[in-house]
Amino acid sequence: MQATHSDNPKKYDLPKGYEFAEVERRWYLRWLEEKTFSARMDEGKSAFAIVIPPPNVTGVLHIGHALNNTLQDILVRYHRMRGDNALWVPGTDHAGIATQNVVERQLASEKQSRHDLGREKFIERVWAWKEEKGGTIINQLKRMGASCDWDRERFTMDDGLSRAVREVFVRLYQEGLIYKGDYIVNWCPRCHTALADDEVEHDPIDGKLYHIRYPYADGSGQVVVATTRPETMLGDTAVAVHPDDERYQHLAKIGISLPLTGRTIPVVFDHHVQREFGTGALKVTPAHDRDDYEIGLRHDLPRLKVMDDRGVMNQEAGPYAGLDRFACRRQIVADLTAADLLEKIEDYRHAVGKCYRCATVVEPTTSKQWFVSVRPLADRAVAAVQQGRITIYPNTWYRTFYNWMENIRDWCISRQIWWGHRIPAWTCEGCGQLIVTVSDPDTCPFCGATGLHQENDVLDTWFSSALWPFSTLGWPEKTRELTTFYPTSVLITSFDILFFWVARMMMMGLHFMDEVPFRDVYLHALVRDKHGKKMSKSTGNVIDPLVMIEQYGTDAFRFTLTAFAAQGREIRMDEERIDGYRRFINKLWNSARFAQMHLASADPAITALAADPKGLACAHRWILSRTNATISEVRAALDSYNFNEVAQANYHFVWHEFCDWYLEWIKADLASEDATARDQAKAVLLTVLEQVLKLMHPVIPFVTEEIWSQLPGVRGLIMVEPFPETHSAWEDIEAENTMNLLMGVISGVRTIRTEAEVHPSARIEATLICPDPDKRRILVEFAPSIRAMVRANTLTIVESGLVPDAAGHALVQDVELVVPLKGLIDVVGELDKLAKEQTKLEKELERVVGKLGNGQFMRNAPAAVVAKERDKEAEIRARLAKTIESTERLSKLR
RNA sequence: GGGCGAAUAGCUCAGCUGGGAGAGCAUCGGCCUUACAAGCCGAGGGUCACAGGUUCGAUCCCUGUUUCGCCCACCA
Repeated sequence: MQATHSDNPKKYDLPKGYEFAEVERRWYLRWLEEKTFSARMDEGKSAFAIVIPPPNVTGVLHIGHALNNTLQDILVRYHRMRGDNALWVPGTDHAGIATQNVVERQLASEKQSRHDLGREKFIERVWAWKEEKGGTIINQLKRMGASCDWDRERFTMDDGLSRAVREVFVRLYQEGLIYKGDYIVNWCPRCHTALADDEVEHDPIDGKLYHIRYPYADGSGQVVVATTRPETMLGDTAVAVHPDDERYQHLAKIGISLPLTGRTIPVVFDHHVQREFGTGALKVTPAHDRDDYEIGLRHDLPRLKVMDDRGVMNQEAGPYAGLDRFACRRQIVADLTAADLLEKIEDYRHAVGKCYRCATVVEPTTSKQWFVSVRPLADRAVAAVQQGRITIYPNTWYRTFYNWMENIRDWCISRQIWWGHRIPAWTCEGCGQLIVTVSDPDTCPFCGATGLHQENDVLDTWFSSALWPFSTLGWPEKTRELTTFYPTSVLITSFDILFFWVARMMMMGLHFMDEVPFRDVYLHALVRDKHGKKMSKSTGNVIDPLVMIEQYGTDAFRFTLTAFAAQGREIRMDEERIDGYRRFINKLWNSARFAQMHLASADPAITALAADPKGLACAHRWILSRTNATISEVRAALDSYNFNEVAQANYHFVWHEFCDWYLEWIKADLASEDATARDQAKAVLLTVLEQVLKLMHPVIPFVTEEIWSQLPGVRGLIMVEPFPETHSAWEDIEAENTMNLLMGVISGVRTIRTEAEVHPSARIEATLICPDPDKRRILVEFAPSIRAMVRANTLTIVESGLVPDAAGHALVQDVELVVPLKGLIDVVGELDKLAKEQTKLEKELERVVGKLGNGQFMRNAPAAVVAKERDKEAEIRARLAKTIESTERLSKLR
C-alpha cells in the first residue's frame, strides 16, 4: 500500500486505499485518552442512557453481540453528537451455570471435581478465572468501536450489585412476594439444578408410547394406561379418569394393583384427563410429572419420588434402585413383557424437555425451591406497556408480550449450583426459624443461638440481571446517576430474551423504582446464515465478527450490520455484502482523497459561502439541497430505529449523488481559471464532506474520524461535533429539477454512445431538440458541462428539427437526443428493440386511457393521482410517436 | 393445540398510512476518462407464492390454500 502512496507523493496526503487496521487502533486509543465516552453528568442537558445487555462473562463476541452493540453504539454516538448527556453503561453477567461449567471443565482436565475443592475454594477458583479470562468480550467490544463509559463497567456479582440483589431479595421476602415451597420443577440431572420453565427447550423426538395393563386389586378386570415414561410407574399413586367417562364409573370403589410393586392405588376422577387420548385412563405420578402433580394436589395424593438428583432410581424403586432412569425403563419394559402386562408399544413422536445448557433430558421432580410470586409484578408491567409508558419496536411484539405475561407462572429463582448470589436466608439450628436479612447474621434474632446455616442454593442469574438498569446506577443508594439517567432511554436487545430478561426488568424496575426501566424497547432480529439457518459451531456456518473485522475492517462490518437491521425477525448474513460495504468505505475514502487534493491549502472558513447558497452555481445548490434531504432522512431513520434506512440513505447519497455526479461535475470548476468558480466548488465540497462525515460517524466511526482529522484547519474530534441539522436555506427544488433534466440528458446520450458502440474516448457531435423554451435555456446555459460529461465536440441545441437517418436517438422528458453516427448501426437490432418498446408503450397507453375513461376513477381518485395519470398519458403518447418515427426512419436503411 | 412471522430479480434483502416495484452482489457489453480497476459508463433480468374478496385501483387491506421458520402450551 505504501508503494502506491509513493507513486505520487506530492499530490496526495492520504494513501490510495483505506488502511483500517492502523486507523482503528489509533483512534480508539485516542478516544479513550480524551475520555470522550464518559458521561459528563451535565444535568442541564437532556439525558440519553442505555444499559448494555450484559454479555456472559464467559462469552466471546458472536455476530449477535456485534449487531446488538453496533446498534447501541450508533444511538449513543448520535445522541452524544446531538448534545445530549449520553451514557452507555457496560458490563458483564456472571452467568451462573455457564461459568460454573467452564471452571468445572477446567477442573476435570486436572482430574478434579468441584466437590474435591469444596464450595469456598471452588468459588475462589471461579473468581480467579474471571479475573484472568473474563475480560475477553469487553476487549472485543472495544474493537467494535463501542463507546461505552468504561469507567462505569459493572459485573453482576460485584459488591454494589450483590448488595442490590440482597436488598431486593429481602424486600420481596418481607412483602410476601418471595416464598419457599415444595414444588415440581424442571430438574437437570446433569447440572444438578432446577431450571426455570423457559430454560427448558422442547424438541420433538421419536419415542414410544407404552400401553400397560393395570389390574384391579380384586382381580375382576384391568385398565390400560399409556405412558412414554414407564419407569415413572414406580412412583404412581393413582390412576385418573374423567369424571364423566361412562366406561370407568364402576372404578370408583375399586383399587388398582400397581404392577411390579404390588402396591394398591386408588382411582381418582379428574377433569384434566382427556377421554379421547389412549384408553382415557391416566397413570398419576405426582412426584415426576407436572400435570400429575396438579392432580395430586387436587386429590391429596402422596408424592412418591423414585429418582435421585442424578436421575438414578432410589430406594423407593425397590428392586430397580441404583439403575439409571433409562436403564430402568428398559428393565421395566422387559419385566412387564415377561408378566404379559404390556399390551402394545407404539411409535410416538412427542416433545421432550431438555436443559438449555447441556441438552440433557429434563426430569420433572419435586423439591424445595424459592419462588417469586410474579402475578402482581407482571400486572404492573402489563399496565405500564398498555399505558404507553414503554414503547416496543417493532410493534409486532406487543401481542406476544401480553400473551406471555397473561400466562406467566411463578418464577423459580433458586439454583442448585455454587457460582452466583447465594440466597440470603439462614436456618437457625436452635429454633429452626428462617432468617432473611441483607447482612450476614451472627446470631439468631429469635432465640439468640449462633448455629446458623445459610441456604445452599444461589439465585437464578436472571434475578440479578433483572435489576441491571437501576443496580448499575447505584441503587439502593440514592445517587445522582439514578436521578439523571433512570429511566433509561432505550433498551436494545434480541427478541429471544424478551421474557427471560426484558419483562423481568420491567417488573423489578416498576416495583423498586416505581418507574419503568426504559422508555423504548427495540428488539432486533436474530442473525442467521445466508440460508436462514441458525449459526452454530456444529454446522460450521458461524461468521466470526473478529475475522470479519480483520478482513474488512470494523467500519465495513458495522455498516453491513446496520444495512441489514430492518425491523424484522431474522437477518440472513451474507459475507459478500460485507465486502460490498468495504468497497463503499473505500469509495468514501477516495472521495476524501480527491477533496483533499483540492482543499489542502484551503481556508476552512470558505464554508461560509455555502451558508447562503443563493448566489451559487446550480450544481452546488443541488448538492446542498440533496445533503439537506439526506440529513432529514437520516435523522428520521435514527429517531425511529430504522437502522437499515440510515445505511441506505447515506450509501445512496455518498456514492450516487456526491461521487457519481457532484464530484465529476465540479472537476471543471476546480480546474477553472475563474477564482469564483474555484472557491464556490471548494466551499461546497468541504461543506458537504463535513456534513456527510458527521452524518455517518455514528455508523462508521473510525474512517470518518480519520478523514475528518485530515481536512483543512485545526480540528477537534468529529465524535463530539454537533450532528448535522437541516437548513431550510439549502432546500432548492428548482436546482433539483434542473439537475434532474441535465442528468437525464447526459445519461441518455451516454446510453446512445454505449449502444452504438462508440469508443469511450471518441468525441461525438450531438444535437438536442427541445421545444420548451425554459428547458432550452437551461440546456444552453449548461452546454459546456453536458459536452464534457458526454464527450461531445459540438452540442447543438435547437427548438425543432429533423432527425437524420443514421443517428442514435432517445427521448428524455420532452427533449430529443440525437447523435449522428458515422459508423454502421445495427439496424435490425435497433428495429427489434423499437418494436418491443412500441408494444410496451401501447399496452401502457391502453391502461392509462382506460383509467382516465373510467368514471369511477375520475370521481374517486384524488386530483393529484388523476393529474399524474394525465401527464403519463401525454408522455406515453409522445414516446410512442417518437418510437414510430424512429422505426420508419430506420426501416429506410434496411 | 394456540400465537407470530416469512414468501418480491439468479442470490441476500428494502419497499413508510393502497396510485404499475428498488438496492447490493452476481450476469452481459464497453472503458486504465489520474479520487477510487476495491473504479467508471451502459444493458438485461420480476404474473411481487397461489386462489378468491374489498376498492375506481392491491406487492401493500381482508379470507382461504401451499411452503418454510420461530415462540408459547399440561394431552399422558
